[in-house]
Amino acid sequence: MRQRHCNRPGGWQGKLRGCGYRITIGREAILDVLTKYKDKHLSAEDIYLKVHSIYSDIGLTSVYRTLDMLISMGMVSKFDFGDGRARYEIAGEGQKEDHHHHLVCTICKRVINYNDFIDEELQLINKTEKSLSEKHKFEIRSHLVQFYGICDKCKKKK
Amino acid sequence: MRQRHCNRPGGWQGKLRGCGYRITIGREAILDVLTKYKDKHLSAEDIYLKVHSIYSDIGLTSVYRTLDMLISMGMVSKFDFGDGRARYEIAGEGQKEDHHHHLVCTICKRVINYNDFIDEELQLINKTEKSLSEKHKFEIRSHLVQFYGICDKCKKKK
DNA sequence: CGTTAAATGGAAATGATTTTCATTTAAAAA
DNA sequence: TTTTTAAATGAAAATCATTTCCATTTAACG
Repeated sequence: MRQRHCNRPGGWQGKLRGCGYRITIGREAILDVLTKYKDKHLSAEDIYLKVHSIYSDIGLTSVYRTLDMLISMGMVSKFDFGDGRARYEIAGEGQKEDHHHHLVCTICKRVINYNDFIDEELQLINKTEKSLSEKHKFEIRSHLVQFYGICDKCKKKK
Repeated sequence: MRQRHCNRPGGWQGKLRGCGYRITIGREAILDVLTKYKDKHLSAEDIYLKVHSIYSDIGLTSVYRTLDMLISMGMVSKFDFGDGRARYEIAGEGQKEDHHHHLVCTICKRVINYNDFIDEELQLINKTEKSLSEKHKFEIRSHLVQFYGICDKCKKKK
């Protein structure tokens, strides 16, 4: 799920403050991890373990809570790749270079980022978004495009 | 998640047999419900309750098992709309009329089917699919396109 | 610095889905 | 048709990601 429209001045601290949230070391640590691993697809536990290794006071509960907050602000996107745990990525600020969609192996759950035809995709998505939001009176915030299939390795194993 | 390429002769029974599965009354009942409610977004429990009211011997476990089987055959698509329970739809056999994507309210989880620009979407999806499957050696089986936002009613409530 | 509501951690609860296992049954073989 | 056998089943138990509860801590305001 991709988000946009999250540009407010003042970096992440400004964004949080602007939305009435407090600045805490836990939130900073979580954002740091998400930024460092922006092309990975970390689960809440992945994030917890990475943050915990630096700042061991953080709890898994807070990771979940912070992720929910960041998602509601559009700063983080949540994905479901079918392995029973949600994945999280920092949402690029609308720059095309950062924008990617996913190709998921339904067997081993491997995920590949791609941005082939991303211009065309985004163009069509924008058009569709505009039309849908008028027609259905939705305030559209994000979209999700994923392909599913069987990867090279899993095909060979069969 | 939309599936295609599931046309084998002999109706659903032929398809199951062709894949080495047995024909059972439970499976028939589940497929009947999915077909009857093809434009709804039923959860496993929804399906269980509807099937159970007709054929009361069916168990929830079998509903899950049958759904998994049908998904692996590409006859059913599984969706995540963010409310903690998966949703299932019978996969139209590639006819454009049946093909739709979803618009999801992130607050009340209401789901609207749409097929505006579906021709253009499918055209771009096919192109992307072809390119991705060559580039990443994936055998692509299905895709997922969803939009998220806040619906009319939820906007008013705020 | 004191105040206060927001944020936190840990433990317990939740709830969808999966696993286990003894029993039933579809369908191939005889 | 009857026999045979592995697949399919239901019920109960287990799993496990996520959420809730609640007592404690803390960011940010004056």
